[in-house]
Amino acid sequence: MTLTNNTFTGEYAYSLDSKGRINIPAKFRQSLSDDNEGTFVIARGMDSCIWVYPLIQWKEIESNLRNLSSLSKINRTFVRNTARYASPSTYDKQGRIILTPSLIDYAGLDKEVLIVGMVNKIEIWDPATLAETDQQNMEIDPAAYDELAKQIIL
Amino acid sequence: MTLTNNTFTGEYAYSLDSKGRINIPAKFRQSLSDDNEGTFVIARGMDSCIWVYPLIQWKEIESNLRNLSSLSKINRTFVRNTARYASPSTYDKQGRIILTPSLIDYAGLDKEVLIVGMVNKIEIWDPATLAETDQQNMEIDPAAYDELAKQIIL
DNA sequence: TAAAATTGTGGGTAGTAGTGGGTAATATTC
DNA sequence: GAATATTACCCACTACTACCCACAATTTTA
Repeated sequence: MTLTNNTFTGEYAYSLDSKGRINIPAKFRQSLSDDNEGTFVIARGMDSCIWVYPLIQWKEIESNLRNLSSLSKINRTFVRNTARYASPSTYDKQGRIILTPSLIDYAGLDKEVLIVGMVNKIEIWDPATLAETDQQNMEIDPAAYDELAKQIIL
Repeated sequence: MTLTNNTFTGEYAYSLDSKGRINIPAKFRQSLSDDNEGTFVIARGMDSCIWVYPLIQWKEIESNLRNLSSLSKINRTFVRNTARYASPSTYDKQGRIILTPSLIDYAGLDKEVLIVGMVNKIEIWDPATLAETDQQNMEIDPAAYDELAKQIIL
């Protein structure tokens, strides 16, 4: 049983091989709707991780970027920073996508890797980096956190 | 796998040869729709880089320029500055386009070159110049940048 | 419980991509 | 018109990548 299409939950410990390939958990692939043509787009995450979008999800972002006028400097910077590290990756017969050296470096990935479902996208983390990030997030304002929870959780 | 037609993402380290030729990444060429007939238009970028447009994209700009009345001085200046350094370039059997000496000089290009996908166009940079530009862009108002991100990123 | 299918991981290989240089055709100059 | 320079087209080499097969471990099915 899978959740709604293009919805990802759960955490998986997988490994990155010497060719920069990483397996996408079977459950995630099964959740991916056919119009994605087995393709994800990998990009820099806002934390020190890699964001993996289903293709059609990325196309929305792409469309937003396309509408930004290049006459404004901040727009050019934003488009550059976003597009620069993004690249499509179709999984092979074994269900693996290829990560770029640039993104592997950005996320500080070694062989052991954590794959985290983020509902509409997927995150790829170095285990130690994620643990550190968890620690730092303890400092988030508990009241604001609770307020958010109230709106979301039933 | 390629994204939508005429969409460019990712960063590539390529080299400019002694004849002023530079390879267009295979992924970019594959993304180029057939009605471009393998042709790009190179022009001065707004930062110190070269902008490379798919031909049909440039034709839109050209059409906009055509509609500017030459009666206004500012219009004449704008048209002149835009058209002056623009020239079409069809890639050869190896996938290379030829840059003009004027544009190579403008972007301060040496042998090592960075090619950056900017969604609807391509930028060609000198690595050091791009690094400087990145530094300068750190000074952009973070609030405005975040606001932009909120609207674009999913 | 046994058999079959699926999943995650590793590695080999043919074809392609990026780079450099040569030569013929064209244009330019004297 | 001849000599020179410039451009366009062609060929060749190397490195890498996309694709293929293999296998162990786990899960599903009968």
